[in-house]
Amino acid sequence: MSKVRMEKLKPMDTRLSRWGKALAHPARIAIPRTLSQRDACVCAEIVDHLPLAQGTVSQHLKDLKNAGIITWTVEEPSSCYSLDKKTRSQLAGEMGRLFEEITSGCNSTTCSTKVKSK
Amino acid sequence: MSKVRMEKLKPMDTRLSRWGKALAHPARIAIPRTLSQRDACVCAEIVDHLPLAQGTVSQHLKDLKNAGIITWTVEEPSSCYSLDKKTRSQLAGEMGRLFEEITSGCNSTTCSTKVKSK
DNA sequence: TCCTTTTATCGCATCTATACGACAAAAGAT
DNA sequence: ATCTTTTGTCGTATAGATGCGATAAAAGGA
Repeated sequence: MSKVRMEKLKPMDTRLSRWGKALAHPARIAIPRTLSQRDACVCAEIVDHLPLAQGTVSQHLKDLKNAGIITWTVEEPSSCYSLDKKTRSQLAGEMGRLFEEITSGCNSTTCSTKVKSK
Repeated sequence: MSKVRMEKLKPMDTRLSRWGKALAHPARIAIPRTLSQRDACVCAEIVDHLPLAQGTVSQHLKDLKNAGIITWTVEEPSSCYSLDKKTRSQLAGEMGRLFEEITSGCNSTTCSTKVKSK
């Protein structure tokens, strides 16, 4: 999408869509889940749990880093990944609010507005 | 992603990633929000509120339909869109569980597992 | 210094997503 | 029967996402 068009959309919607995009791939769902369920913080272990090449997993990890979902510490030669606490709650909060909005509104089952003429 | 690879991932992760993908575009955040906040159920009004061509909006509406997020009734020549109640709660429920999982696990700040040798 | 280990990045190929304008479809109005 | 209105779909073009193997980088060990 072009920058011009993006600017005409609400910043909040763009921000939320970034959360969506970050979670728009099975591997990027599986990685945070793995980090929460197991102690597999080392990159190599994450790779072992996914049917993807190391380079590909590293790319997904980068996406999750950019989205602020995970943090990492470098302990050469390995990297330790973990879930970002601060952003976790922010994610849950913002998405929760979105769901509240969506859940609370528009209870009509038929069309309430019509365009009869111009 | 190829079918072979998809099959090696958990079905739950694939299902959740579809929710993410459906919400991975600002327009597909804005449309459900509009449907919840206003009574703009007629397609033409949705188009008026977005900086996108009618055909493009129709495509996004199709995506949201396929994801099960919105429902619609046809009242020729117009279409009335609304949020899908059943799927709304499902979405909130599944995503909520994911966030719970993510939020509850992995409190360590340093690496807990290391691969020293093979 | 030269290997080993581990991870990030690059180059490339392919597939998907997104956008637009133009057109098709459907039903009421004239 | 024809026109109008509204929406869905198509063809096409471009940008982004995704994948892999190969390579670079960084630090410790031999």
